[in-house]
Amino acid sequence: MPKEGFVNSITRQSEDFPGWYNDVVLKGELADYSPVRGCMIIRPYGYAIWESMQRELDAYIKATGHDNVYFPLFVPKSLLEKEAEHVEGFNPQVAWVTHAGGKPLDEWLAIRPTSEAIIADSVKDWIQSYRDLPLKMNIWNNVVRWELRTRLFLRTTEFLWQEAHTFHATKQEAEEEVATGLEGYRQVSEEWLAIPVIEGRKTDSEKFPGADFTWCIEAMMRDKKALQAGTSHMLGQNFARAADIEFLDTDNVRKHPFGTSWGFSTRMVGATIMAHGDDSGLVLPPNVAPVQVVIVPIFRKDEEKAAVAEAIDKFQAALAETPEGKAVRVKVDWRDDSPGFKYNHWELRGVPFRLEIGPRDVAAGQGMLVKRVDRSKEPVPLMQLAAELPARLRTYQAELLQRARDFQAENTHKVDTYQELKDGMEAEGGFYMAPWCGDAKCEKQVNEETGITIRCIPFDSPAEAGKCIVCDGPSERRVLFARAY
RNA sequence: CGGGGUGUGGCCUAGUUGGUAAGGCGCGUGCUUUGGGAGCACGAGAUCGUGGGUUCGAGUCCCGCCACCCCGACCA
Repeated sequence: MPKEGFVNSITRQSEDFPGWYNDVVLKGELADYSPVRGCMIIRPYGYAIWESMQRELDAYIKATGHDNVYFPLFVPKSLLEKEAEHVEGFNPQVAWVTHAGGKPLDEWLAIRPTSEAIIADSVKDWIQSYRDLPLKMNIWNNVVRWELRTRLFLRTTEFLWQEAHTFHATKQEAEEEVATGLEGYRQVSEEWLAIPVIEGRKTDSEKFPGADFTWCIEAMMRDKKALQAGTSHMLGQNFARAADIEFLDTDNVRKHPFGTSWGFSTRMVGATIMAHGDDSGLVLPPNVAPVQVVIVPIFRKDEEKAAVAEAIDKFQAALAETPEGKAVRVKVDWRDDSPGFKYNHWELRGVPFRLEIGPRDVAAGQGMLVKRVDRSKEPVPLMQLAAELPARLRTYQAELLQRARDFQAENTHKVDTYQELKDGMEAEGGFYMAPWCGDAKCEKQVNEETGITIRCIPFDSPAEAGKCIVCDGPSERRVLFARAY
């Protein structure tokens, strides 16, 4: 437990969740504030976590047939304005370049809030025939959205993400692509970040400006609030029409292709923090942890130090004997600090396993293995551990996912009336599955009166005749209500 | 943009009726240490968020601005 008044002590999660979050991000050295309002500096440890999920998602994107590309940061005003709903939706958040080279520009340039507009315009010459389709591209880039209120990783003025943009000959193929994008996000969230998600469709009022519909994954944080973890949009022919993209189909008729776009951002670093962390700091899933095992040597005299060093060397050599073992990210902390200091240091940073090796362990040919998530300690023979470590990391990863699933399940409730929703949210927060008629007016009323939003219409919500909690109108299925980030 | 709060070495804080900035942590060097945030000694480090104003004199009083945090509206 952190000592009272210790300089690096962090706010308790239960006392002040946002305060806890900030402490973890700043003191865990994931990110820092920047001289620019609302923007963040991602530090090495935080960036390593981003790179890990980025690599994983990039592999999925490539495996599903998308090529990485790059389009400009600047979007001419006229292009951004072509799709009416799109402009209207994004205008309040766009940063404009109005001057350059010491002179006012003839045409303002938007700093991309997203790239649909410039991509649609750019590809119109590439798509002539059905033979040019599908066109499946992906960009890793930064975008800027002028946010009123920012939070490190969760919502920053500039953020890093990936945007996939695809064009298809048929509506059906585009719809399948929307599912492909969402599935990638589900896989990375659940299998890589150990964050269980609820897949569903956004209500019309929550969909992407310019899309026909938006699919999303929603995740529960440890304060029981929801976080939108990724979105996949069916753009229909909206942008193709606006940009005049046409192709000649097999039936010799000129048609607009169907588009999709999907994005996944640095917000997911924040999701990982908030989905697993505890009062001691981060709890990272092994797959994303920049350091998976930290070895803390313990010794008094030089002879002891030498013996401990030898045991560590042998352990690492044994670990490196298999390809799987070699891939384990191990760090030996030889710094000239006390063991207790190092324990706290690495716990704050969420390292899954700590291996303490001292003179007593060397004598017994073992090490003391401590699991970050529950602080359980277990003496393990070092040679055995070298063989088992990859499997233990997999088990840890699976346990973390299960723990998050259990937490989500425990805090998800079925309610049938508006009053139950309000009372439940007031009393304990969480996710609420409740009947809704589908009318935006009812959705808006709940939001205005309580701040609760419909996160999505979950795909696995079974057909169930019911009465809308607001208007008593007929409801076909329950939808997910929650407070959200 | 509205409501609330905070700004003093890297971090946490003290600073009296206004008198020229103090302590702890951290940092550097040396020695002693090391199984849950080690000890001693010496040392470096501050235009008190910022711009004005009042005053002989401002960290302190007054006004403006900025940044950050919390709550709300906008949103990945």
